[in-house]
Amino acid sequence: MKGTATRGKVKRDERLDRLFRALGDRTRRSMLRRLARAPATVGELAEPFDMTLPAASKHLRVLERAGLVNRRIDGRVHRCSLDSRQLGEVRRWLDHYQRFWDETLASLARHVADDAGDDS
Amino acid sequence: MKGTATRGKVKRDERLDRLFRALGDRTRRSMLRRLARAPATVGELAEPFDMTLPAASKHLRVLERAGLVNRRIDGRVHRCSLDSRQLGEVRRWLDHYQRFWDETLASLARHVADDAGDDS
DNA sequence: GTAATATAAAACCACTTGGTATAATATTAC
DNA sequence: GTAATATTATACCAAGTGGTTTTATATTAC
Repeated sequence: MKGTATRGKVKRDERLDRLFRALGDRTRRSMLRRLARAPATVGELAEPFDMTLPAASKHLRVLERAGLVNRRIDGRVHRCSLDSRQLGEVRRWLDHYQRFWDETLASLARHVADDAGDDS
Repeated sequence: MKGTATRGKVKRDERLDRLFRALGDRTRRSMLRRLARAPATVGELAEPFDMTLPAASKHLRVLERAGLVNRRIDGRVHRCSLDSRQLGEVRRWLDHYQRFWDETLASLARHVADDAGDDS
């Protein structure tokens, strides 16, 4: 039946929900940018931002839950590093629909041609 | 001064915030998928979902504000079509950091090698 | 041991989000 | 004109988010 057939899809939807939402905050994107240079501790990641440590820590947890960041507890510091694999998931999502979008863009161009030619 | 220097960046951050957040909902991604096949009216877009029309309409507005969907009011129907240009923005964001991420992935692999070899 | 450090946890608050139901607006059909 | 249709607008609600302060927990330094 349909319920079992769509279970994997739902799983992927949840993953993409978490991923895109995690990326939908500039503080978190900035943290990823920082981690792209090198691993860092929670404190180091929080330092550039005008917010309390708990706030930054929560952002980090969102990134972690999305699978974008790994954490290795090393004594009393938590060393965080970027995990780019989930970014691949985002890329695959884009790639999969790019095909259709390109076609749509072409047909849209034709559609617009015989209509009001605004800033499309 | 720094304020003026970062203004363009802030603008882009806002655009990316809206984009990623718009994509962070499976209903909206599903609508984009639908629009990738062909333009559709609000009613047609809302039909497959188990929610009221106003709810679907609001999702559509989020997509519109993110620049992912264009709307052409045609009598009493609003014909919506996908605008893939902003997807290019997402792709550029990914591409820009992929470079660093690839490097990070390599150095991470080395890092993990002389440590506990878990599922990285 | 005590004190300092790095971090998370808990409780709270304002704002946003995703949904609802209902009302309003504009267009088409009769 | 009136009625039906397609859609938005408004008011509302529950849950989620992004922030705070305060408290707790481990670890390191002395």
